[in-house]
Amino acid sequence: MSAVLNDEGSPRASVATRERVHEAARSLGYVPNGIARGLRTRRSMTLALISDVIATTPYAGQLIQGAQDAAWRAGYLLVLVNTGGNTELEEHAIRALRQQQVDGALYATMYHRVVSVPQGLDGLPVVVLDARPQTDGFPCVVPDEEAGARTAVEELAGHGHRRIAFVLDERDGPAARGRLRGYRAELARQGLLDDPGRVVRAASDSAGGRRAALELLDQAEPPTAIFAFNDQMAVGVYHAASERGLRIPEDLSVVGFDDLYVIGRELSPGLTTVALPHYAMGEAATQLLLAEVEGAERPPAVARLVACPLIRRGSVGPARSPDAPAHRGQLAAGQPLPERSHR
Amino acid sequence: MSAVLNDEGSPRASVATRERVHEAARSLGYVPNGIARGLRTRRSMTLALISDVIATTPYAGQLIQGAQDAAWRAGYLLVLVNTGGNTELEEHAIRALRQQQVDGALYATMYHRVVSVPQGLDGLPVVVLDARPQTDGFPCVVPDEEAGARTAVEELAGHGHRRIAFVLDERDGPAARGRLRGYRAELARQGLLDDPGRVVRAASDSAGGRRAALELLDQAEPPTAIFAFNDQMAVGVYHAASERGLRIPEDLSVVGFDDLYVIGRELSPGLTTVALPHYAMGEAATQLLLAEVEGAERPPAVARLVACPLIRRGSVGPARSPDAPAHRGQLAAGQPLPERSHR
DNA sequence: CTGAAAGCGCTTACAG
DNA sequence: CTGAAAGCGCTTACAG
Repeated sequence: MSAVLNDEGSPRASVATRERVHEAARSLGYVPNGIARGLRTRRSMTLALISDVIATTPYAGQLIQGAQDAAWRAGYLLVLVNTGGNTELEEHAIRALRQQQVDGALYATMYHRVVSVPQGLDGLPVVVLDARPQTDGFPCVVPDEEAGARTAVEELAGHGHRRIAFVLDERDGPAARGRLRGYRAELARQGLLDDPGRVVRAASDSAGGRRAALELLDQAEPPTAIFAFNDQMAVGVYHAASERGLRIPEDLSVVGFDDLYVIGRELSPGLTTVALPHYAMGEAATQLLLAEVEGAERPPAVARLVACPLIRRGSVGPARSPDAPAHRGQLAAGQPLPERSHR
Repeated sequence: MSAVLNDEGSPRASVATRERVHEAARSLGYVPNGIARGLRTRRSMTLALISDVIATTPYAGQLIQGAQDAAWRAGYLLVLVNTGGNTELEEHAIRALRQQQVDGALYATMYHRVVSVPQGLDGLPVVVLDARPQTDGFPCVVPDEEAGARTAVEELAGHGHRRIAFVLDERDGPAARGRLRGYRAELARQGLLDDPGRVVRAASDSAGGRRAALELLDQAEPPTAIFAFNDQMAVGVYHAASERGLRIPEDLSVVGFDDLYVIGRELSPGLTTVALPHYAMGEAATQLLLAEVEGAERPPAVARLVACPLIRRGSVGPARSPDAPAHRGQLAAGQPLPERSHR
């Protein structure tokens, strides 16, 4: 029976018998009891996704979906656990998870940062997702922030822009660092001047984006394109542009980051942005985890970078040709810049 | 041992012994094996949340979080399953779920509509979430659309508005119906005229909302307040108002529905809206499900309505006082209304 | 190759 | 009251 239903390689029964067994199983509505099987095989066929916050992040869905799809394909169920950042809750949840014998865990955060993997997970296969582990020893899957930022700047430079500013989250972290690094690297590759005055830090919401953009637009030599740290800051750039009477993309080009649901499409014109690959990250992390769960050996504890694709909508246009040379002439002549008006 | 660790009522061991047993368990890192326990007790302590779409809906998070928190509190784990609307996938998933002996299932959709509960769930405790079951026999938890719409109209009427229009999803469904019913009921309660010309149907996105609002604003006697079927349509109402040179809330008041993450706060002024109580619904449905799982009897197969609270932001202002009496005088005198200009 | 028995780690009904 | 045994439904190593 068991041999037939589990479809073992060498046939222990004739084709006819197999057919009859299957038929009987079907008519009786027989479904093998996974709990009993799990007790014997010491495998629950269950993976956990442990995360800090899910409720407030609009892209949580993609991350979960990617993980779930990959788990399913391998015949595993995905258990969801949200700690809300509460350590006590987290410990409690991890105990429950281990009691239920989950085969492995994804330890995820909802934005790219550094985390310490809880001790309760010791001995269990773990992959860190959308975060960097504080201590070594765990493989992790993160967005390729640097390459993503390069893509953004490349898109802008490709449209002829030479004064490309960057409006950056004032908080430090892997995302801010990586995107700044990418911005600088691509500026250099394009042979463009990396003026520190064109990098403005602010709170990572639309108010911060607006403030930073106003500061840039009021400079003597304002940028013709702004790369925003994220889509919410890009919304602020739109506001600032409208306040200064600048049209997007005719007078100012804008590229965001994240590809936040709703924002990109509701803005007018639509926001060109670099997408955070949440689905792909969830999927990749789960595949890594399954390799460890099913395979004998642990995967190396390295960071797997996932590409961030550019989503073209309507916020990037060609740079105005006439003004650039004039201003650059000024700079080259070493003339003093007029004092900037900050407000 | 077992008796001590499970803290049975009547003490089978002395306090000292109990202490020693617990101590030993702790030092050995002993965690009871939930799988073995489940095999014996025929309870996996696992609940499933089966849903059509999660990835693209921004409020999925709240629904999941509410369900998860309630499950946790009772010591249950929540397994997530997303079918993406694919029936074949759904059947496969349900088989896997039953094989893993889940104790009950939440069958959810990401917006309020009518669903048929799959046969594979027969015999398992099921609660339908954010949807109405096509066939009777299942309890369900849904937002109180009608009361929510009444709240919106009441807020507008409370600010003195007497010409309150409704911009409605052209697709039929429990949400559209309930909100329309609530709109009419509250209009009646406030003693306001229910002019059919003030209900305009359109696609439920910002483009549809804009089109519908323009139609209303171009009427001979335009509304001073618009209640929008959802927040995305409300965004369209903002666009339309701006195109006609109307300020919100000075010249036009707007109330939305859903309380979509991002939208309400990014708009300027902030959108006053009726919130869909996703967290509360997830929680309520799970509690209902647990009552059935743990209790002997099935809960009655009735619909549990969850209240939709009003979120006040800045889009509702007082109605302009002068014009209202004049117009009402006109109507009261029974004079013919000037023909409306539709486009 | 095949069938019967042991055992996964618990809980529970039962004999002492 | 308490300890030892049976059994949950599978898989797997083993004797025939």
